[in-house]
Amino acid sequence: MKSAVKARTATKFAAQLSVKNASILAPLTAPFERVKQHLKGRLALGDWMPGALMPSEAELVAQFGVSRMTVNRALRELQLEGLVDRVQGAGTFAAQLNRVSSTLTIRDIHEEILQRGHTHHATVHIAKEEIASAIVAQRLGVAAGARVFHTLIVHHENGVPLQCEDRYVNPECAPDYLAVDFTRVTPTHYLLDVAPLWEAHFSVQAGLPSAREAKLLGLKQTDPCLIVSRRTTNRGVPITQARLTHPAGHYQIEGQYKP
Amino acid sequence: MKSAVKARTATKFAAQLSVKNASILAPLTAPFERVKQHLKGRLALGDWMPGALMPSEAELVAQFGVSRMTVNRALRELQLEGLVDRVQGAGTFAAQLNRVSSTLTIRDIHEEILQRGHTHHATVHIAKEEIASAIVAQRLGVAAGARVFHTLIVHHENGVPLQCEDRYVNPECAPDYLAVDFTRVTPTHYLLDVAPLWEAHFSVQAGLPSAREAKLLGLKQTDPCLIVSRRTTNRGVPITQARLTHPAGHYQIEGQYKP
DNA sequence: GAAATATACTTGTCTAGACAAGTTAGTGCA
DNA sequence: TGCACTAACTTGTCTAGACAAGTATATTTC
Repeated sequence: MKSAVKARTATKFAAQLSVKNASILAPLTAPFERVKQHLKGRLALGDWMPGALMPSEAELVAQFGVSRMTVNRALRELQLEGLVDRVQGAGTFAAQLNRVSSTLTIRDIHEEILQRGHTHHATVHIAKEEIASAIVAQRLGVAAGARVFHTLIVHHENGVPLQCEDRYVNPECAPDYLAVDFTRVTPTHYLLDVAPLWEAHFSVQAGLPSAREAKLLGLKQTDPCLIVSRRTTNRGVPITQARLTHPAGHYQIEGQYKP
Repeated sequence: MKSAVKARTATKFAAQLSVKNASILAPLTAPFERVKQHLKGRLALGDWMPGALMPSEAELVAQFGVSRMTVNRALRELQLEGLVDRVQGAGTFAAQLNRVSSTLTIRDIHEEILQRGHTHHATVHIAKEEIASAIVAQRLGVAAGARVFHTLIVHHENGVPLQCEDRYVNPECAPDYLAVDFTRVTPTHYLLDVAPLWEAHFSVQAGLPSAREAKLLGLKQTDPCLIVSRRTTNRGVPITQARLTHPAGHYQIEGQYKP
């Protein structure tokens, strides 16, 4: 076992079609996939208005001649993909919105740069305890005037400034935060270790850098930037709030989505 | 059936603990959830190095006293969340990267504006057939010099320009594209109908508007914008390529992610 | 030693049946 | 009419067993 990360075999059952399978003549894809694809296709064709009641599991069982567990898995995955809403006791309904949920992978910037085969180094400009401003206190869920940790770090890719990371941290969640050598370990990486079970909310927008950010990134204050604001919580308790500023053109977020 | 979109009941089995359940004394959460949480916790604590072999389904069955289907579902969901890699025949491995995959919901801009309780209207500035430039031809996977459809539409929220949508469409996928009244139906909505089973790749970046975009959005050419580039394909066949330009401050992409 | 084979173990999936729990509509009673 | 109750139907989950298919290792054969 060398490489655990491995492409999933997309097309199975390719060669080797035994007489047994050939007689049944169909299962090139797994039954639960067939049910999924059938419903996806009909949903896409608009067979059900948004919010309309779709066939029950029992009906699909009869239609496809498979067990309920198989139908259940198909429907459960469609729900996960946001294509249907299921309500226990009521039924399965076509999703209200034509929302397309995309998965976009956010990686630690250190790993991201290294994966491109480039070098990463960070410069620490602020790393101290501060009295939280009203806004910061609210975002971190601490009392106004409480002590919070504040770091300002610039990440470079091959020596070029790529990201200005302005971060506030709730001391109760990471009391030893300021003892970390941020030229060796990124805050993201450290916080992941300290408070691993986290959920977060982020927003991405374009904007202009502050005077300090412009200086640290080597920009004019009129140069556009991509700004990611991220607030991380652990079971509802705020851990950290970060503003990540990237010079336009040098950074982009990529992702892909599937139906 | 009024509101199909409904919060999932997070904590079930709340009241009403029958004698039968009380005797077993535990299942406040479903067994497959318990297995999931157990493994998540140990993963977070670093019990397995990235890439390390984790317990097999059979071992977990013995440990938790549940059926293999239950363990299988727990592991399958962990795989979906990117926390483990599973290889048929080999086993389950702790995920290599500390990647955090986020789900971000991209909606049709018309629905998005309406959901905010605001009015949407669109102005069409270009809607014609063109000879594809080299770059566009490559992106749409057509021969250089081939005919393609080109639309340039500005979307307004409460009368304020919100998005400049510069779009090229492969005529083979949507031959009647230009016949659509884009003041009533957005291109995204129409294309979703015509070619519903699609996958896409997108990138988000900050940048400056072109002269035309600045004029249409009522901006100076030095005002920063959030630019989304999206290329949509259907089973590998390119359908459409769009550049969506938004004035900074008036638009942001939001999302959330969970472990 | 190298190649082919056998075997043990892994995950992937399906089945048929079961019970729990939520929703809906109809029924009967006050 | 209004209310409580019931019955039918829905999804949520679990079980025990089965077979298929991929992987890794040990074994045999050349």
